[in-house]
Amino acid sequence: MKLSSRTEYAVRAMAELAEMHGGDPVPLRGIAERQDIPEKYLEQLFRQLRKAGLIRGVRGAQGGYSLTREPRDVTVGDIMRAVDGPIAVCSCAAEGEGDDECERKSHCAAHPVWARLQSGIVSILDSTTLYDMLAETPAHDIQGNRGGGS
Amino acid sequence: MKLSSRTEYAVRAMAELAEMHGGDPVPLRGIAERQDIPEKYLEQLFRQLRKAGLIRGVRGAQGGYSLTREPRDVTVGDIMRAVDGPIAVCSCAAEGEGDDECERKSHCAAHPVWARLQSGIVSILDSTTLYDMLAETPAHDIQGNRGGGS
DNA sequence: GGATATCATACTGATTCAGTCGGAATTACC
DNA sequence: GGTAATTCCGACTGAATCAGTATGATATCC
Repeated sequence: MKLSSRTEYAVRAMAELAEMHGGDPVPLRGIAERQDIPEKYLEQLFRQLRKAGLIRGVRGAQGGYSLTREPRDVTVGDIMRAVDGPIAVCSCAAEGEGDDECERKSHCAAHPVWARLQSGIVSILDSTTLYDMLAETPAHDIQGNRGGGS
Repeated sequence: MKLSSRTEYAVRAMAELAEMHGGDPVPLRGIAERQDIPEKYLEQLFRQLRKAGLIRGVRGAQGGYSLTREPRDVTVGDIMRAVDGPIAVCSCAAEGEGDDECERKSHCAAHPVWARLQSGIVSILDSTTLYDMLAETPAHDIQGNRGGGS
């Protein structure tokens, strides 16, 4: 029941990209330094985020990374799935399909609990966007993204 | 974000003890066989459950394990904490105390999400009891619970 | 006393995880 | 065109955690 460091790092880094959204691409090195994440490791994560279509990389000098979508359209669940694969509290209650392994044991008393846990987790992760994250972080009143929440 | 096998095993085994609650102590071996759990491994888990005060062991022939409390007074969270320690999605959002490590980084955009996730998980785990588990398992209209048996 | 159990500790093998290395390809700027 | 900046890529490694085993001691019923 613990988050991987991949997820922790990726979410923090994505939050920073969201902050800078709309401006120039942000070089990975700076993100790694500010967030205190090993640079090469973050590079690996960014590759996965890119393959998942969440970010775009611009090569060469003055290059860097930027979001492909609006911060309000990227959820924490999206990020987690990109770097850690499908969310699954156990093989019995994976998202996607094919829980054939446990289906036959339909008399398993634990199954309903895990299913409830799984859907609770997924619903929290999928209902929080990068925009939400920035909005609830006090230290950030970002230029550009104001507008009236409430 | 995955359950340990300790938790999966322990919860299944405890559900079986709950089923037999009120009768004779149940030997570990039978539980292990019926639930398809390595016996010696389960023994290890039962020791932790015992130290946590959730079950009682009766030694010797005709011995076995039984619940110390009513099934309605034992939650899945209790079981999980007994075998896996405190529930914590990350060091920033552990239950108990001392999150000094991340407290200084109070500008961390991810923190509120993890806190929400943590409390969502805990609330599901702590609101489901063994009694609930049996009640929602269709295949069980248990015969064992009316005393006589043998 | 012997069979049946729980109780206790220590060990091991495998898998996963976090992080690293070395280098190739691309682009801005001079 | 050269150089520095920067993304892109695959493979590798060391460490930690996890799942499961081995061995034996202690208690209790018959």
